[in-house]
Amino acid sequence: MPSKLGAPRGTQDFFPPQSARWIALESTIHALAGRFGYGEIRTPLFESTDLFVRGVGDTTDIVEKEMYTFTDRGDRSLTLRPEFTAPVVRAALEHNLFAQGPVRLYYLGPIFRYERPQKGRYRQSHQFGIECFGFAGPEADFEVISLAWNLITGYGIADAKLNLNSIGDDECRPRYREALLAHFGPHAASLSEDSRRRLDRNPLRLLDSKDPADAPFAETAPTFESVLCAACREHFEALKAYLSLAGIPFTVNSRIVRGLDYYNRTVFEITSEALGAQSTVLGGGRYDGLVRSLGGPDTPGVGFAMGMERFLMMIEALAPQAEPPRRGVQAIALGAQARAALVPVIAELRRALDVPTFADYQDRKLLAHLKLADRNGARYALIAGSEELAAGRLVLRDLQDRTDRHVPLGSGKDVAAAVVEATR
RNA sequence: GUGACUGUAGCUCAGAUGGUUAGAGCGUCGGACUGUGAAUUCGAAGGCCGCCGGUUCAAUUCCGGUCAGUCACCCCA
Repeated sequence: MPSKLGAPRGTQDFFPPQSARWIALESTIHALAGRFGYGEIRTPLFESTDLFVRGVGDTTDIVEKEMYTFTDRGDRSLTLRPEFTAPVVRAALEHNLFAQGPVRLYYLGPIFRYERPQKGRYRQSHQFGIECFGFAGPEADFEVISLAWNLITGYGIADAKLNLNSIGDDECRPRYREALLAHFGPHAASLSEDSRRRLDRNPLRLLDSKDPADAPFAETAPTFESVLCAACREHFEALKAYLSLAGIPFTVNSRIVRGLDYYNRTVFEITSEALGAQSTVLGGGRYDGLVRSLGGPDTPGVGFAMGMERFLMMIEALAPQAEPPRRGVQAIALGAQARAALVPVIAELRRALDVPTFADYQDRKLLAHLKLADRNGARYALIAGSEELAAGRLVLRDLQDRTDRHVPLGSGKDVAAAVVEATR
């Protein structure tokens, strides 16, 4: 590499044609969220560190070791956002949005986590997510999940799986914790080192351990469903009924626990085999206590976050892109005189056409220009050389049909109109 | 943070048990085929063989470190 200046570890650059896939996905998302009645929120890339410590949970991995935290010149501790939910709640509180009833927002943008990169995991990645505040009932859970499912099925992703679980509320979670301790405690000596450490800290985590040493105990652990309080059970059952009615397939997976502290009741994930070890493309759940814990009114909430890189990876693996059709016009000028005649035409074409107008301003042979047209995937070549100038008409060649036609060489506007007419 | 594997041209990759000027294909640029497209043909440019150090008469090759990439663990989107 000629330069020592490379992109920082775990970050990446996107060029055409890859960048076009991002644009396409983003516009699909804007349209989908709009149809569900969600409006876009844009928050700062960095926030007060304290927001994440309080919002995400000070014992989570994100806060303990993954944040990009720095001190600014005013001695404030700031952090590049590692997730969106806490900033969204902060913004909504700051602008008093919750005083006006339910709030539906979606977001799109980069997040930052200091992690070792691997397949589907980066230090700067991008998330799309939605937040639905103000509804305590399972209808909101259903709405959020069905928006996610719409996006998946819209791309025809066949191998995507929806996993669902309930992790209870303040009433039943302590009970479950005790049940887990009673189950795992006696076998502590046989558990993996990681799991022994997690045992009293966050016993829920033992359930999704991949360590073979833990497998036999995780298999036989009591499920959360078995200790759910009546209210949580009712909520969960109603959500499942809504999903079944809508024909959204799901699996109740008692090992889904999610990593952030603020979740309660419903948690869910959408996974795909195409993603390697980082198989979760989308994850979310209910967070009824979060707004209050950040100093706001008692406002229930439910939402999800989706990894854009992972989603793109998934659709590329499962629905390979077809060769894009030829489109646009390559403007070809042979010589300085022709170039001078063509420049105003190019300007007009770019005003009149909604497909690209390509132009190369170097002195090349016709052959070279036509090769450029091929590389650009142009449908037409508009050729201006000395012969054309003398005859007062340009050649418009259809590169797909290999047929030629002529357009009279008048003002830029006239030529553009003729090309528009001819390529219609 | 831990582990494994990898680092040679813009890209994909050869290569030498350590020994003069490190190769190919693709791409780029130029010429040929009188101005009509994915071709053919000839030629050229382009490499601190990731970086630093060690061993050696000699290192791109061996050793150590470091940085980066890939994948996995941890964890998550």
